[in-house]
Amino acid sequence: MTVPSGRRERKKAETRQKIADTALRLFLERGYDTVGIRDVAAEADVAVTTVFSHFASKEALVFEQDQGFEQRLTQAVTSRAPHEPLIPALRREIQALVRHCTADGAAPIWRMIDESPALREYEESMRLRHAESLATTIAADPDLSQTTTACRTIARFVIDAYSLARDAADPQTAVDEIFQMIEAAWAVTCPSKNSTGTA
Amino acid sequence: MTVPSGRRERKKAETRQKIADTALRLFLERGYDTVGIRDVAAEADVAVTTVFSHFASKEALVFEQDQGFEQRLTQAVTSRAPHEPLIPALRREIQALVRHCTADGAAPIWRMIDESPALREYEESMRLRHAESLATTIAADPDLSQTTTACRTIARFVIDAYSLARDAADPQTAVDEIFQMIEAAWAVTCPSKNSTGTA
DNA sequence: ACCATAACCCTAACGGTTAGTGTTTAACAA
DNA sequence: TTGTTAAACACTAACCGTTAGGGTTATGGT
Repeated sequence: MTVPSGRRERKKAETRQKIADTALRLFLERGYDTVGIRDVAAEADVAVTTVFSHFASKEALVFEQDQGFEQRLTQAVTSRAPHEPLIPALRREIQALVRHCTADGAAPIWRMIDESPALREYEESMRLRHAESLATTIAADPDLSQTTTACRTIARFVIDAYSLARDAADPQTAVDEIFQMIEAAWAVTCPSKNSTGTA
Repeated sequence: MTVPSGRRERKKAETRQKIADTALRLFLERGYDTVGIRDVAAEADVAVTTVFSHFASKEALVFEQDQGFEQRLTQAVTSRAPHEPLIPALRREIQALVRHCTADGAAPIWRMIDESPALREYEESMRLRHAESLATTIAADPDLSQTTTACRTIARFVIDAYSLARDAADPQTAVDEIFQMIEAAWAVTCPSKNSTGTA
């Protein structure tokens, strides 16, 4: 009981990591659909059931690193400077995230995702979860007093920005362009504040 | 070749409809996950392969009626009055669509969809396709001269409005609220036109 | 009448996922 | 140390959506 501390936790983490690493390597080598769960399990030297005790689905193996995404967005909201406006803070974070996943090293992974409908669907679903989480965080901010609908809307728009910018020819510029639109949409929901007209 | 017209077409349509009706009935009676494809096929008195020759997946059986969605949105853009602004036209269409799917008769179906992760994922994916199609239509409008990014962004926002409004306590009001935000976002991308401030 | 083929059927399989049932081993208490 | 508990893992067999392969019927065009 109490807090299981020590070797057991470490071994579990090692197993998990070994599965994730093996899976990603095989996927990139041979293609996502070509590699089966049974292949991954065999190569990682674990049972199939063990794979599914660490990852909820085959797709989850690919997005293993993506736990931080949600947290980074909500932290951009909660731990911003006092009275700092919301949207620019979110814009900075989205810029960073877009830059991160359009970096050269990440290219093969995202190409693989683009080529697999299953992976695309999975990521879309993830984004919705992130949007909901972000909406809750925004709604909880004491500096802001928006409708539930307004918060959920802005959260969606922000996540859309991430998704759309990644596909754009020039991701950085796209983020700026979309965030001008988001800024305007947000300004409508704030009766008291002025909108910033120029960029 | 040429145009196959007559009995064959009719019979095919009948089979398709029978499968769709049977599936929806069974799903509503016993629950989506409880009913298997083999059950649907048996009850509709067709082979399993026949089911998949009419519908691409189990989820597609539920959204059988939804072919019109994409078309209605794009038509709202293409066949609006000359010089009629884009956003209000889209708002009207989204209002109608939201009203349609929040009607009393449709409630059990949407409850079923909400309860099944697979169906939710499928619908999310559908929405993205609709957004892409809408974006293309908007980009093709000669009256408008926006960036590709701006068109895709607005299209996403409009689809978001549909999705968010359906979940809201008061869907009709939510559509109006979200479309005020969309109107503002759109105005930013139009250098020449004035925005309409009040609703 | 005759052929091409669209629509359908059946069987068998593939691949992701899960249930059921052990076996090992870290963690902890006596 | 020893015994107990439970977590992590293994193995088997199956479920379910989906597809391939190969055959039958009947519709539509010639």
